[in-house]
Amino acid sequence: MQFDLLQFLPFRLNRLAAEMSKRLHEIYGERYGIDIPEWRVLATLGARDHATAQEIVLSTRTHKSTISRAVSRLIDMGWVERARAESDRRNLELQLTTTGRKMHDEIVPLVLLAEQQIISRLGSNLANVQQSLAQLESALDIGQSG
Amino acid sequence: MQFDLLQFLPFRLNRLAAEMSKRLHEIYGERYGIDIPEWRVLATLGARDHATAQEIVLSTRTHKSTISRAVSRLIDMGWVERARAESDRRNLELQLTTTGRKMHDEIVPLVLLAEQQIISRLGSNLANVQQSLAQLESALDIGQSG
DNA sequence: CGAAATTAGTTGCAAGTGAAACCAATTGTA
DNA sequence: TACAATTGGTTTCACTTGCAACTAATTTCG
Repeated sequence: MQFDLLQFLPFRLNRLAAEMSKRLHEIYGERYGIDIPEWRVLATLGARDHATAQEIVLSTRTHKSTISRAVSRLIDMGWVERARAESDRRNLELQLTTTGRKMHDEIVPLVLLAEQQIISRLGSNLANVQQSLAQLESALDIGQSG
Repeated sequence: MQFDLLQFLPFRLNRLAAEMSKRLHEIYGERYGIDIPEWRVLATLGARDHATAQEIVLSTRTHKSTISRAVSRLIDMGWVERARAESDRRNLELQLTTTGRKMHDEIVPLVLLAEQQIISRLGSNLANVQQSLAQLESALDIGQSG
């Protein structure tokens, strides 16, 4: 039975993701002391202005206990604040504090730069790669909005 | 500062890899009781006939302690055997036992089928996707041989 | 030859993660 | 209105993993 792990799609995706995460975390991890889930919360709130933990779970596809812990830490750090929503008092609406917004705006250019360094090596193939990612997402039923 | 996590390359790769791994593990995990590192060792030995742990580490980009533990478990299960190499007696050459080979040959068609189900949904874009993966690997300096 | 450096692999430990159980608040319904 | 069902979020527990320290065997070089 012939089988080449190095050509196997799931393996290749895993390897690419691991390598990329590692490089990214070298940037925001060392300088800002946050981990990957915390970064995801920060980035989501940065874009949406406010959201519930559940919304972050859905859009990032990260486990709710992981998001819960990330949110707790960001609150302890003073980057995020939360309040019960008026509409449905079970919901806890999250949003960045002034400090959180400042940090977000500091970190974003750094990670974009890191992404850019990789993207630049793709040259004219970038559109091709982005299209492929979208096709894979579609094949795996991962919607763009959650 | 505008930033869209859902369009961010590292995030998309992570999400794709996590989803794919999960689906794969549903197949070989449940039926054969092995985890991802164990599967990687099995697949590598299946292709190479024999290899040292170090060679598996390099080709799969998996941490050596993870590989060490996976190998131990596969030996306990009777799927892998090892012996000191004649050439350099520090090296422990690993190879599949008859049972291990049998299991490998059973699992491979299952995972290939799972891969195929996803690949089939890519349709004529498959070549495009494969090319993109290669381009990303190249941009991240991940060589095809390790 | 023999001590130091090198290399392969293992293991103790600490940190992170997911599943499941749990708590809190609200909503639906008899 | 009370009580079941639902929903959002937290926490406990077991497991996995990576790092770093370690052992074992070998090679290098004075």
